[in-house]
Amino acid sequence: MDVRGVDFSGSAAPGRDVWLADGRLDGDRLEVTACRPAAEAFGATARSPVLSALGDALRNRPGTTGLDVSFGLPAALLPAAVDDWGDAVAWFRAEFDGADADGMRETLKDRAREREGDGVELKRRTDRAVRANSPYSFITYYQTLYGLRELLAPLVADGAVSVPPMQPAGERTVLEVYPAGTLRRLETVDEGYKEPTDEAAAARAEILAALETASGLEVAVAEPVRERAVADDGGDALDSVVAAVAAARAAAREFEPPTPFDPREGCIYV
DNA sequence: TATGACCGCTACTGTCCTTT
DNA sequence: AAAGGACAGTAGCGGTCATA
Repeated sequence: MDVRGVDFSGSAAPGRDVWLADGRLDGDRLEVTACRPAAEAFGATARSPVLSALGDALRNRPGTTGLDVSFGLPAALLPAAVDDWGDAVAWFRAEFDGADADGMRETLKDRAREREGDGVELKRRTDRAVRANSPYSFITYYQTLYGLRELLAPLVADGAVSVPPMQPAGERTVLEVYPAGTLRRLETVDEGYKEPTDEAAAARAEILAALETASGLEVAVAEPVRERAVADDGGDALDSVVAAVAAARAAAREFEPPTPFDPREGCIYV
């Protein structure tokens, strides 16, 4: 089975921030064969053409892809009429049609404040389980808006992809992943590896070694991929490889959910 | 109780290089 | 010589949680 990992970005020109890793899973053996930024994969740098090309890839290529984006919102912020994940994604797309990232964030924060006590940046069950940020925290809100509204929602609406564990896996399967959570599961370095220092480069090399020895799969990272993942000091190249490993692990375990989750919210595969 | 780190974005700065 | 574009680097944003 072909396996891919995507390190996503919601920036205005994400050609060098979105990275894609390609791999091949045979039984319990994963080989990560390629890794490159969106600009190289698609020949585009602006948001619209990059997301469009990425959507086409997910729509057309068989296999399993791990995508580093929140696939939903905390159930407390969904309308009562939304009772499954497909509805939640369709609702999000319609609710924030035309909204900018700041507008979406303020709307969700206001809605959270109207509720008694809970705080402002609410989390999903799966976010709590892997210690992820809220889907609309200042770190994540661009990713959530553009990843969910522009990329995932149209594919889900068309039935072009399957999204476990809410839906059974299919010919083209897309999963939510969270590289920092995968690093924690592997008990390896999970911070200080996204800096332009020698120490951070050493940390990236250590993470690659941990992926190969401790992931529960037999993982082989091709030498050119290893070089890029160590050299890219933003950590985006490495995160795409981690995303591919998480996707492969999920596939090897037949997409059994790794965390408790609310079926309206989504579930992170670590 | 205080601090620092975090799936990262935009806006602004300064530098270098090109064009007029 | 001055102006302007391309680009890299940095500050600021700002809520929560783990650690000290």
